[in-house]
Amino acid sequence: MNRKSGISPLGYVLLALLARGPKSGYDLAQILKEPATLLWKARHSQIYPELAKLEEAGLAAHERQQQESKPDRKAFKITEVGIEVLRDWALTPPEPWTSKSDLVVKAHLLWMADTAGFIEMCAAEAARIDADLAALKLRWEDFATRRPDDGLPPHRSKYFATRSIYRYAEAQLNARKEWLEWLMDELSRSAQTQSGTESSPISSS
Amino acid sequence: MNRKSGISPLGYVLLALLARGPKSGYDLAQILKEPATLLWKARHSQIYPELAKLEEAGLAAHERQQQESKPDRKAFKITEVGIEVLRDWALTPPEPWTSKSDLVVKAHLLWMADTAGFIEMCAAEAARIDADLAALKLRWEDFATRRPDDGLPPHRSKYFATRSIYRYAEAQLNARKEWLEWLMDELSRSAQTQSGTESSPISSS
DNA sequence: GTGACATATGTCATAATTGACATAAACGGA
DNA sequence: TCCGTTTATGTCAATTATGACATATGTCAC
Repeated sequence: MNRKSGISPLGYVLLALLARGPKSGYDLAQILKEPATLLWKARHSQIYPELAKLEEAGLAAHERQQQESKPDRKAFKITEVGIEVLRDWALTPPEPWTSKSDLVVKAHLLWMADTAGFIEMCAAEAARIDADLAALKLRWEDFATRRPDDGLPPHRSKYFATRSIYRYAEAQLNARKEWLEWLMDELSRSAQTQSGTESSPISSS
Repeated sequence: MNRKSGISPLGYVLLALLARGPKSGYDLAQILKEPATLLWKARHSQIYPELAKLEEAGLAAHERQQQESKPDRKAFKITEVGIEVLRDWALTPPEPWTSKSDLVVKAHLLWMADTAGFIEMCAAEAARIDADLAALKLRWEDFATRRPDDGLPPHRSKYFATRSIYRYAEAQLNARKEWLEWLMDELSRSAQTQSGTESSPISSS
């Protein structure tokens, strides 16, 4: 819980999603479940308590709904207060970007690692990024089908806002992949032509 | 603490740094203090306990050192076992990349935000990225001066490994910045030409 | 009918991280 | 001598996130 505002980072994520229309905890969990290259990642075990906090703070409210052929659900809506809080928060400076990728840590110690194995690991990661990019594209196409362009000008368009976060995810994944390709290229050329320099890096078994 | 290995993510970061030479908790805290666009970010309050755990696990060991004109320090070294553990870990698949940038969350709700204010926030963020990129360049130049190219082939070179993580940070920052520029461009054109459509951006669904 | 599966909501212990509090040695300047 | 700064090491409460456990409704196939 952010001391200044009393709202946790996830709280804002949930509000941002609720601002587009009512959703249950289960709905939100589906949206935020991994692989969440997009927006945020959270488990239902974090979402349900957070919704309760938002409700207690008067930023969201729920209504029990009966459904056909499904169990009851709690439909959460953002309140007027919640909307105001969100609109204010949108203009506050974002947190500085900080990398916490263990891939980078592995790169930092590449000098002492088994080179062939390292390149293999990188290749597998590059392949996964390809899969992620493909999945992202499918997910976008699915969204664009279910919620076609609203025709509003970009600065008022939910369609455009969603498109923008897809572009962000794509850009980040592509940057990561291009870096991996550069790295693999450098390493394979190095290991190939200079293999004589393989100063025994202590067998790791 | 990762259940499988008994070593936390930060544990590996510390080991990777210690693998390059002995360091104190203070040294490590300096390296990992924000703004850590590079490698990892951690506070000393997390580092000291983590070093104790690594030592207890037999992956690192310390020696008390007296210094002239400075308080005593604990110089930590990685052990042989620690090196083995690191070398194995280097080849394991990296964690999937997950975005947790609140900037993306803000973009998701841009449709309901004050457009001028939003663009201003983006411009400030772009400026900060420029500053981060400049700081990163300086930091690299400083490193390259203190630790010039070791002349080893890339796959055995600490110099190259360090260069690679700088490239990664640069690539990520540039991708973020280019995305911001695209976004600002779209929004300013939209708000300019379509300002008549300023439908009170309050009603959600 | 029972077993698997998707829907739906929750708790809890533990891990990871932050921010505040706390102490101390050594230096330099006011 | 006192004060601020850098170096140095630590603890602790609170926040954020994960992974496991727990339960219930409704559908559909076997």
